[in-house]
Amino acid sequence: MTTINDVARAAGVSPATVSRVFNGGRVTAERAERVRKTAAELGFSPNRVARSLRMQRASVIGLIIPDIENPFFTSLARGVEDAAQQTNLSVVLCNTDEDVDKERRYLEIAAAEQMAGVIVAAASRNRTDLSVLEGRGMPVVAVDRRPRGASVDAVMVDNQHGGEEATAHLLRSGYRRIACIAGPEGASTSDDRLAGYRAVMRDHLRETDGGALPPEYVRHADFRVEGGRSAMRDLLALPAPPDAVFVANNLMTVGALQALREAGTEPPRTGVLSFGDVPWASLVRPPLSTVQLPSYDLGWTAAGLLQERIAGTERPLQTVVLRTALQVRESTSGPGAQGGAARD
Amino acid sequence: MTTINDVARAAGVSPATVSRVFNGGRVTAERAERVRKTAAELGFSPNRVARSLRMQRASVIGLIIPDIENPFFTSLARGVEDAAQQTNLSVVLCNTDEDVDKERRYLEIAAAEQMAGVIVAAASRNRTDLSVLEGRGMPVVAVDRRPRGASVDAVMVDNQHGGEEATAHLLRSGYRRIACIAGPEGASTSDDRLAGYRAVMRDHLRETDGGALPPEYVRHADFRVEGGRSAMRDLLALPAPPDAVFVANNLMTVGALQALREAGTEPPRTGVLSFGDVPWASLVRPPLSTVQLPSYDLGWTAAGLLQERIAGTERPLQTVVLRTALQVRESTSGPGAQGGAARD
DNA sequence: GTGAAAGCGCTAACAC
DNA sequence: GTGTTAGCGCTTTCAC
Repeated sequence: MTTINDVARAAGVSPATVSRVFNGGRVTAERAERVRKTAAELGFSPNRVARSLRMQRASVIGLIIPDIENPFFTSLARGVEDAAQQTNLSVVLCNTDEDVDKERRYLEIAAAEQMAGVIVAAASRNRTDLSVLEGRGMPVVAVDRRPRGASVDAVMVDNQHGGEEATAHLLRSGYRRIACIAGPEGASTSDDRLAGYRAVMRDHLRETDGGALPPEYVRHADFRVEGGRSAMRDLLALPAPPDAVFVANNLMTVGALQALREAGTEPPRTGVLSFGDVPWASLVRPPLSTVQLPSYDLGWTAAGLLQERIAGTERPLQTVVLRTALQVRESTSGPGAQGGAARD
Repeated sequence: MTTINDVARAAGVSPATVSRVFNGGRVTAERAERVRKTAAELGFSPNRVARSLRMQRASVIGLIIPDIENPFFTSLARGVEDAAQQTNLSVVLCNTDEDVDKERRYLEIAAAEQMAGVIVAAASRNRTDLSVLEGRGMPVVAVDRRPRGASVDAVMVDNQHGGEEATAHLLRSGYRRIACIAGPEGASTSDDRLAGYRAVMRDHLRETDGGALPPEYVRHADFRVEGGRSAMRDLLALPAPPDAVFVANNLMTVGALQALREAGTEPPRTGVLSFGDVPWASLVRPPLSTVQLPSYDLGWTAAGLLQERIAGTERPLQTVVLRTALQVRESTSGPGAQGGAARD
């Protein structure tokens, strides 16, 4: 393997000069050119391991995510990668599989490998422990969820706003008996979405003297397909079944659609609005209205914050909140629509 | 950060001894115990960067895959990870997004980081160039696809056998006019699957004096949903439409199912057999018969071969071929079945 | 079995 | 601007 010394000798300069050429130090143009040329001839590329040891920091950032198969996180990962490439950082992906132990191992590796920084979408808000990294002063940015007690920058989604927007849209489309299939009680992402739903429904009912929100219109499930399915079944079995449903995540939406089909009805007669894009959305008929999550931007923004920290910028901890975007398609065209275009 | 020297001083031994304790060298039990204890007290963990520099090799292997969103590759990744953990290697995942340039960058990083080895599912059989790694003598294992001209160990799938098994099963179930929706001409995975189909069909037709295989029963598409859909439409429009179809990949199967539904028919009346698991298979009714790909084992086996190479085992290059497994479900119960259990 | 010492390839402080 | 030099934390001879 060619080293910096080989290049220096061949080019008739000192190793330091070669290093400067490759790191933007001050070198006269003529010498720099000569160095670059010999380096190319010798096929030299700097040894990143030696550099990391010397600099006490690698030019790699870790991205720790709980579920590599979830399109939300892969899109987020792409945002991180694209942003990182701008400053020649490479990204290594670690999949924790929602497992806190596995996550801890990866956090330790990140520390031991002296990665430049870590972006983490925590496996658990309560049990994820970032102290391994914080102890070493390693830059960390939390994304999507911020573990309790962690003093780190964060990039989050405005879930409550998303819930409000979704519910308001359903009302505008003419639905009145709007139910909500929420996630597990205590999951903050779901709680916030539900809060948005409640706020808008309450306002609407007050304005129209519609009474109180029937408590049975809110059902908690487990964020998975089966949970959505049985929640929807329960809703359809009510004396006054809802004419629309706001589902707090993508997988539960899939289940809700199954239940609707089993019951012989379909959107948009019963409106369905999904929080987050549904995987293989193309397979779903009619096309689904969704609250789009800014997954790519989440990653991009997190990487930006991280790079500021890596560069040593001193500033107070900061939390960036990104908004969702309502994507109106046919599944919420209104209770009387014939599956045509939306009219929102 | 605590270093090996800190531990040595605190334990009253030399750094060399501490190193030996952590690397399985010969140390008296009593001293080893003392070292381990002080190390724990001081919160010491070996600096992997320094170790890599000294050993000229990192304890990380790279896994380079073309599509992180494809369940096939995530499952493969899990196989690699599980195998790697047995020898304390960590895995970093690199997603090339089917982009040969991006792939090249990752290969260079793997070289510069002096990773212990690389497992690569090539983005392209023709244009993927592993010479960066081969030049440095870095252990490499190709998986799923072997780039032409590369002298590396490989772990592949027996696609032809899978095609044979699938076709034979359809015949046994009572289907006679069996079509095949293949992938793009020239894609070796698809070609092999198609070859299996052809071989079995030819034998069957010869035995039963059934004449030649109608050429219009073989359609090439692009491995994507839309391609499968229009291929299936074409098949259904034939004067003698097939009564079963063998689809050469999962996404095209999704399209084929859509086309069948549009045409007012469904499996198992028209048999459908998919090569590879269909994403969100739970959404598909009736349950699909599939040729299961050994994705996890592919990863596990590749990691095993790689570790042998890393350990320095000298042996000729080797290609391991893993078999597929037929998973019979209801979509191939036979042309007369009522959607009941399979009878294969 | 143990310790002293060299050195992996690089960068940064310092002297010129 | 440039070269000399020290040293990042570790493993591994080589003596003992």
